[in-house]
Amino acid sequence: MEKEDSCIVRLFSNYCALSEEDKRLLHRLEESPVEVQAGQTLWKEGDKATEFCTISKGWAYSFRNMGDGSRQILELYLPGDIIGMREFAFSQRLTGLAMIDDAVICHFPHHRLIEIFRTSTILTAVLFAIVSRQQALLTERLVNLARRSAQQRLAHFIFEMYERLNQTCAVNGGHFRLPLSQEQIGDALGLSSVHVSRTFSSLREQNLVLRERHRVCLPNPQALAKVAEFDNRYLNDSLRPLFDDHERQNESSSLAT
Amino acid sequence: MEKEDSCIVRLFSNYCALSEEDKRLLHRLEESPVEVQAGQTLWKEGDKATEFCTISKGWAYSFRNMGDGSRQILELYLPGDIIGMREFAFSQRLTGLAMIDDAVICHFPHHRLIEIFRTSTILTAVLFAIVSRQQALLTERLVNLARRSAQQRLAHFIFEMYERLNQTCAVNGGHFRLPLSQEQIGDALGLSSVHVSRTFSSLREQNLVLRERHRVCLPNPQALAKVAEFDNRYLNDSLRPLFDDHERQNESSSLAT
DNA sequence: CGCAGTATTGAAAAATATCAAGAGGGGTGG
DNA sequence: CCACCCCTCTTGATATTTTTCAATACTGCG
Repeated sequence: MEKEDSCIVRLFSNYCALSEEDKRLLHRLEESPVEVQAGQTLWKEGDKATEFCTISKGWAYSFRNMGDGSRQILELYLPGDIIGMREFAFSQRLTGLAMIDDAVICHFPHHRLIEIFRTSTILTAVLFAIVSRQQALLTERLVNLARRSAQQRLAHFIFEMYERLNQTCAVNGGHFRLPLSQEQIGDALGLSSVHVSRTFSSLREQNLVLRERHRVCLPNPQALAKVAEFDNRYLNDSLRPLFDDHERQNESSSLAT
Repeated sequence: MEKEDSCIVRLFSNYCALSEEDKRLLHRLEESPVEVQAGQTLWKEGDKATEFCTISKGWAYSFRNMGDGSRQILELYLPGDIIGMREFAFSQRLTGLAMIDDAVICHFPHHRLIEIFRTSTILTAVLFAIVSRQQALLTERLVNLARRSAQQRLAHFIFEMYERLNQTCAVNGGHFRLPLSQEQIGDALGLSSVHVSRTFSSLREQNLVLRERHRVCLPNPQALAKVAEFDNRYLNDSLRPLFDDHERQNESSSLAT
């Protein structure tokens, strides 16, 4: 392998073995890295949408400001995630995007994606798988918001972050960084920040979640998952081979295995 | 044009002009229509997922049953919609699917989609646009559930159905069929059926929504949209040409315009 | 006519929001 | 090094929204 695998190559590799040609195509999505500062808003709802981006360092979130001054956080993005696919069919942004950490972002225009459609069936299928996984995350979030108590919502949210972080870098002893204020967590869960505080207290009393500023410790992750009614199929089941051998041998873009 | 355009051809035509070859490919997605009865459950959460389907007649909804016996309705599907793309990357269904009306469904296996990836860049892009639009709908639903009052939620829901129906067949005088019980509406909006009833009463008193069994009349759609803070960009902005002429001339699968 | 599913209404209970006051912590300038 | 300030968090009291429970009415259908 000529060069260090980038975030996005690693992400795609979760779904499928990649040829060198595929990797070269993917690297083109990370050509122009830009550093952005924590707190910065990259775009707002209604802005022109002509690009996607990948996030190779730091966390970000998409959000929607409401008429009454409140806002909803829709998705958290971690390194390797692709941002903005929601707007592939749209000319305007449907949600804003803001940085949680100092981050590194790589922009690429919509037609770069169409280039991939044209040249690699494998990468196209993986992109589809990624979008489908994003939809699964969104679905789970919707269920969480609509059907669970504040305690379950928070438990579910924290456990989901725990699991997602575990997929990329092992979380040692249920101890990880969660760089979000209680207000931001409330914005994500449809709760007031006051109630998030109370709910954290309740979870602490049950010894399920210990939170200290931006660090979280889960003394008993499985107990937390149970409280949250967490079913990890929506996170883990998707990381499977997309093609079996029979299908692969018909592929033209992946000969150089 | 040799044959009557099917639902799905019409759906795709909203995004992009199609060659005869493209249409032929799409028709293969509707090869084996099956009639299913109202109320029938086509699959449940956890079932093996190896197929998508298109719905060419009738309404359907996807749902999730919760541990406490409640359930969440995630999406309503109208004729022409593609169902099950959420699970492209998964081996199991993440949500159940049930019929509202007597309906006609066409199943097609996952590899039929990959065949499209391989042979038509245009159709691939349109599929991407469709998935992206589905994600936009889901996003809007999430915002609706998380951030709006019962009255706004219901108003938003009804106005969304009104707009979606308007896109396929003009709704005369704000008068249309909404074949859902108040319990089903509550399941979609995260409200109890009792509260849905009260909220309908409130909307009726304001002369915004008149509901009589499965028929709904909107005397003043714009007033309703205002109450709901409805922004139709997420529905309408997506029906734009995906390719400009410059991009089209590079396409191999759409020569036969 | 009776029955089952659906809708309405009232009263009480539960969950969560809002308002307000105070506590803690970390950065900055003096 | 200290003082101050801003931001975040905590806690209490109260208000609001929605749920739950229960009783009753309506509607289409056999």
